[in-house]
Amino acid sequence: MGRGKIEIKRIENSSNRQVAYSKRKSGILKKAKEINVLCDAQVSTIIIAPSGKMHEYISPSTTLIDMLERYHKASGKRLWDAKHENLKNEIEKLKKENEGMQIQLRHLKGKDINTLNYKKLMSLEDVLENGLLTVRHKQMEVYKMVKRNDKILKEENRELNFILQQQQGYGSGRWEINGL
Amino acid sequence: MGRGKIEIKRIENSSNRQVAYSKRKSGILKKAKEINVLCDAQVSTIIIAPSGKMHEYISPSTTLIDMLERYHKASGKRLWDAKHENLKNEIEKLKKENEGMQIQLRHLKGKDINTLNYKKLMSLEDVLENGLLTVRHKQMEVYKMVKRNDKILKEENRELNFILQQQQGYGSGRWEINGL
DNA sequence: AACTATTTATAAGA
DNA sequence: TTCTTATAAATAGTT
Repeated sequence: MGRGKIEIKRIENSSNRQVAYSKRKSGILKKAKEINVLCDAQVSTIIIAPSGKMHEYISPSTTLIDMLERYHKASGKRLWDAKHENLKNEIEKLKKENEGMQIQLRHLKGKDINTLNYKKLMSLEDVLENGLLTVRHKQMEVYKMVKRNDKILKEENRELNFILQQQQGYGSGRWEINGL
Repeated sequence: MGRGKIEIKRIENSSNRQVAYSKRKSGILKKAKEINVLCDAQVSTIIIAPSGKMHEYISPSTTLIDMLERYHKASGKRLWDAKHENLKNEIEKLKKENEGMQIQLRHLKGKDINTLNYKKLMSLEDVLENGLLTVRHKQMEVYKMVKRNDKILKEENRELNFILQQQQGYGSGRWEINGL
């Protein structure tokens, strides 16, 4: 698309090549921006001149990292080294653990139990009964402790009142308990 | 460059957008190939449609990894480490979620509840009671269904026996139920 | 998926 | 490089 038609093969004249590069580079980057805006497409374009100078366009709503992630998923080509692979494996493992626990929790809360068979319902009941017993036992313990504390405090209070009344007889305004 | 001029803004009509995407995508990929051949430039272009489908062009004399290497050198942006960081953050997040759920599960099973205050013990009891009720309700449902099935089978059985006894009177050795 | 009227990109020239 | 401009190429709207 110019004054003359050109064949698509290396431009031998170095300065022509340079000029063509500069023009076409901006053309491509412009087109990349356009398709992003017009069509909601995510684009990453990196152009490197023979001189080594780089130009890029990455759609604003994404990152190069994200693009590469998608590239990896779509092409199956591994871009990352073993370290990254390991990290991803760990993430997968954690996600699975997570899911398992979420299911357990839901079951314990009585949700999503329609698919469970009788045996599983029984063992679930067992677990819940056990939990409930233990929790109630602990509640009782706490209650008793509170009550005992309450009793001790009340006794102490009574004693203090008694001592205070006695001290008031001396008018010193100062009173001691246990040597303090 | 078409029948009419268009503004560079999102094409609202979905099928028009789709068509424009397809046309412009091939346009960009063609341009990428051309600048590579004409000007010895290295190009990597990744285009992702909103649908998630990916198209790419990587200059034949290079690789995406190589491009990223150059990108890293030229821009100073450390893709590698950034990716690494992201993964680590995700792992941390998952681990925390995991831990939280583990604690919840242990509590529901009546373990590690020594540190809980009375209010928390009460709400724990609530959850367990609810779960237990729901599970027992489901058990009852299953039990009733089994019993109902049992009853139906028994009746069918009785009927079959009755028919069999009648048939044996004819000595045919063949008996029919519902025309089969 | 083709067609084609127009717009856009760009090769060559200055 | 940058501008200009003639022309090739891309593509928007249509069939």
